[in-house]
Amino acid sequence: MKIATWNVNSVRSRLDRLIAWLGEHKPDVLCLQELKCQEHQFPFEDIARAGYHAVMIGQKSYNGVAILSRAEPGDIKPATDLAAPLDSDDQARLISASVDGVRIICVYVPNGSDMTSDGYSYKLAWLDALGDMLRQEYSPEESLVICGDTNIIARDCDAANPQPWRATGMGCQAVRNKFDELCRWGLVDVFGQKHPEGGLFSWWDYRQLGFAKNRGLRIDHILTTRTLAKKCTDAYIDRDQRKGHKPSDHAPVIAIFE
DNA sequence: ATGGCCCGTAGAACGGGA
Repeated sequence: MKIATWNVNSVRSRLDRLIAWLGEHKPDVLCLQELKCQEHQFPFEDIARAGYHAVMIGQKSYNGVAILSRAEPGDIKPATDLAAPLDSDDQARLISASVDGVRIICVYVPNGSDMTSDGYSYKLAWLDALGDMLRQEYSPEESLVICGDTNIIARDCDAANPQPWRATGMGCQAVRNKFDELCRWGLVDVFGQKHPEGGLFSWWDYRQLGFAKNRGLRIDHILTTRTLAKKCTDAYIDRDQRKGHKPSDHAPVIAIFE
């Protein structure tokens, strides 16, 4: 089973790339973030023609998440019934569904880079609520994966220049502690496990030749329960998607499970 | 150089991203 996550930075702006990528990589599941569109603007038809089911929640301009899958998804939870701030009333950042017996949770964690901003406290509260949801609704024994843009630099080796980021909501200790808390519940960063040396990134700033200089961050994660992590045979980042005409600033992260 | 780019919403700049 091939599971991938990709912050596309506007699904409409990235539609050609998305369809081509599905055809080339044929993932069983692809979690998307930053759709930046409402439901009536989402390209359901193009995605269906590419051979994929899609469930999504969206809003105008910002956020928005989707789960694309070859097999039909079941038990779809658009987070409307979850406790704030995970509910999608304000911000569409979480959707979950079951595919081929695996519980898929697609997340777009708030940025909150500026530690003096409201966004930072919102990020901490959101991560707390995510942990609460796991403890209340799921078991670490089941086959479960959280995929998405976590906006967390979990380890120093996941940033080209980690020091300045430690003073931000991306890499500060408080946010890392929230990440570690999720892991303690029973989640494994499968890419990090396969690449303990780090130095591999999923995001590069559009400015200052960030990609050309490889000044990146790994802030997109595939977090699985241990039963699933044991079956992970490979995990990689498709840097090619950061190249060429109109790339997203994020590249897809892919994990293979036997 | 506390900027540089890109997106959507605008219908000009601006908020948000990280």
